Amino acid sequence: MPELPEVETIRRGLAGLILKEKIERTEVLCAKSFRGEPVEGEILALRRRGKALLIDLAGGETLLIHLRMTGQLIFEAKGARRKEERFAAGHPNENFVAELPNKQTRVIFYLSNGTLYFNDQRKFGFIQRMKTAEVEKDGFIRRLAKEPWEMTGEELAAALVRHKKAAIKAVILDQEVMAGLGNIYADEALFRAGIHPERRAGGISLGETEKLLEAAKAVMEKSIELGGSTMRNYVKADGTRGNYLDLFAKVYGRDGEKCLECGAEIQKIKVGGRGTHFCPQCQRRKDD
DNA sequence: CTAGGATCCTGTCAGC
DNA sequence: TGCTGACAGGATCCTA
Repeated sequence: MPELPEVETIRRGLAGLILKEKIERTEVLCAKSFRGEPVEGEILALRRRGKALLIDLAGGETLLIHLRMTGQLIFEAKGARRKEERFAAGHPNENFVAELPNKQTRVIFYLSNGTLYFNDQRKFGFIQRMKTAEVEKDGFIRRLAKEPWEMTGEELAAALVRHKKAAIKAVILDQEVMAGLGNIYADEALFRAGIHPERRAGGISLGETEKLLEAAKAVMEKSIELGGSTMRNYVKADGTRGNYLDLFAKVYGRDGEKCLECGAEIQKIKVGGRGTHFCPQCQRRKDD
């Protein structure tokens, strides 16, 4: 579930906390969640490629972390007194403030200044050790398309042509077409661009493609600004639970509610096997 | 080559 | 209450 903005939020948050610190020990509670032998050493850099987080260590080693649907990273500094003092981001749920480790904790990194927990309910996510020099050869990284900020409308249009018969929603979720979009931001970008999610990619005009690209950038920038899904917008000041979607989502999770632009009822359908939210009035099907 | 569906896994929720 | 099926912010593998 964590998409590009969540991973970027984690990268920035952890950078301020664990850069130059040392991984002293790694405890793997679920073998499936950690590929390769555990590694120790100083943390030199935190990078991101699409939805993948890269932690570079001294000695030319890198940890590639993919949170997939339910991954979370939670850092608790030594001496922290309250759970709310943790830095927690990724899949938002009670683990942010739960007792850790718990049954969803897959990997624990013991750092020189605290503890970093990798939780992952569904075990789709993973941490993979590799040589820093080999990162670009990794299958996932190698096939990643550019992020929307690095891409022109023409480039995106060229990718859409390769999938002209598929639904536009499914195509923009393809990380080989555009890196970083996930199910939420795909729905939000299509809404902002006024494009029906089931339209065939081949029927999207260049003008619409450019609008979609701008919308994808805008919605993800806004989310990064708001701090993605973190402790900060999960636990509110009064202790109740907040939903960070409320901060920016115009269609995602709003099925049955009124469109904020036109008042029509937001619909939920399935496209490419994924729950898809759209406004039937603002996002017309022009082709087919 | 693309398109579409099944699959990995655990948990929650709606409906009976 | 207990069961069942659907669904979940991802990506890959398989088949047609």
